Amino acid sequence: MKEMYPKKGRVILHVDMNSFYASVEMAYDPSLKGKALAIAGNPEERRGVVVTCSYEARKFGVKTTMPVWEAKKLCPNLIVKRPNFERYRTASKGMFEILQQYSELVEPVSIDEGYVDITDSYELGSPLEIAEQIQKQLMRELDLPCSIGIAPNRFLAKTASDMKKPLGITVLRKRDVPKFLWPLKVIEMHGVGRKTAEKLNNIGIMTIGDLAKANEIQLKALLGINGLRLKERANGIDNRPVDPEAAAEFKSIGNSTTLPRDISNQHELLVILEHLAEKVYLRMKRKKVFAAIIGVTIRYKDRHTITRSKKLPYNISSKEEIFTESKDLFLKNWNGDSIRLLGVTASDLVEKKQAVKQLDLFSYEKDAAKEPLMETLEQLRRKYGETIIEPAADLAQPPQNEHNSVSETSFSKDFLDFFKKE
DNA sequence: TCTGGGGTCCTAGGACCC
DNA sequence: TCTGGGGTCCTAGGACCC
Repeated sequence: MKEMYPKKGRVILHVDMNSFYASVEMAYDPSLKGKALAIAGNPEERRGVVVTCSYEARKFGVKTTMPVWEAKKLCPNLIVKRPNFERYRTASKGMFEILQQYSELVEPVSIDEGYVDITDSYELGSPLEIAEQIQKQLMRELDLPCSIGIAPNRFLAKTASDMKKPLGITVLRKRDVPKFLWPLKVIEMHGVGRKTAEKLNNIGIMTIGDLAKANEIQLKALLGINGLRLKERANGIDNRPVDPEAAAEFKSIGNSTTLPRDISNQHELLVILEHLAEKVYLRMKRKKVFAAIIGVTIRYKDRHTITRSKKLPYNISSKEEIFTESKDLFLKNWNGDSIRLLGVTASDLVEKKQAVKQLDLFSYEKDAAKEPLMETLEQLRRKYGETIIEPAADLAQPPQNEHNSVSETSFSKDFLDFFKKE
């Protein structure tokens, strides 16, 4: 069903919203326009770091992840607002709806950026004209600025959208790579962080051009297969397709929190852990998934962080089970020191319907009569309690309509879920 | 006055199996 | 007489991104 994309002749856009949260706030309250604005967590607590800031604030040196007190020192007139995620999700939804008017192949990568494969959208105009239309439409209808990269693949499109901000449109062809990419330092490359840049620098690879010509055996030894991938990208090669369904599947659901102060009191910690377990439970319930792996994260006072997880012999979804398992992991692995951050994560997720179907098919294998099916339902109810809501008729249906229903209807629903974080 | 919260992917070692 | 070679699963941690 899924065809491979041709390796030549693709046209990919990367649409990157400019200082998204700040821009949404400005669209919502135009009196903020032109002012130094930062979106940050609670400025009274230590979690108060800048999440996004306007370009006016950036002129003063304000940056993402900077503590609010430091940002205010650099920019005394800085306006600091708490994030309003509901507002951002709504704006994001509007943004992707606009992108979908230009192609069916839209892949969201985060709340504020996505790829659009416009290879087959030639009747709408040239790639540059399409990018201009999208940028204008986002501005006109949502009052939100973006930068767009146009390229034959994802990596180059992503790189291109970064080149002109705000409100830029940049075309990056493969033949432009030696001139525009190779002189840049490796750290500038998407996929190369501080650690990888250090490792590369240590063996004399300083620029993207050096990386493009590097010895593959040496790269593989240094960075594993990621090293080979990075070399390909440095040469402007990237065959990953734009996959509209990639964002629809969640691999894990986790909640974590930096505590208002470092805490070593077990009772207090367990209360917080229970609260986190409940948040995870609510999100799992909303997405209708079971989990087979539960994990906890503990960050100590000195920022040393451990993660401990456990694969369960069955799928769970109730609040009690999630809390019991995380509590167990926590008590077994906590060394008693003061804790700065706690987290609970559920992974190895299975859609509830699928979990039910699998058991259902299993019961059919043994005996097609009704009795085993009812037993299976009973087993499920015992195991999952109130979470089983599918009527028996639904269970008995073979999964024949899946191919038709996956594409459109379930996409927009999952799509919304994608941004329903909180 | 140090550094949030949400994720994904990869690696590496040990257990276990054939 | 002292030790093959694959493969998968599980767990912990690292790196990176927005």
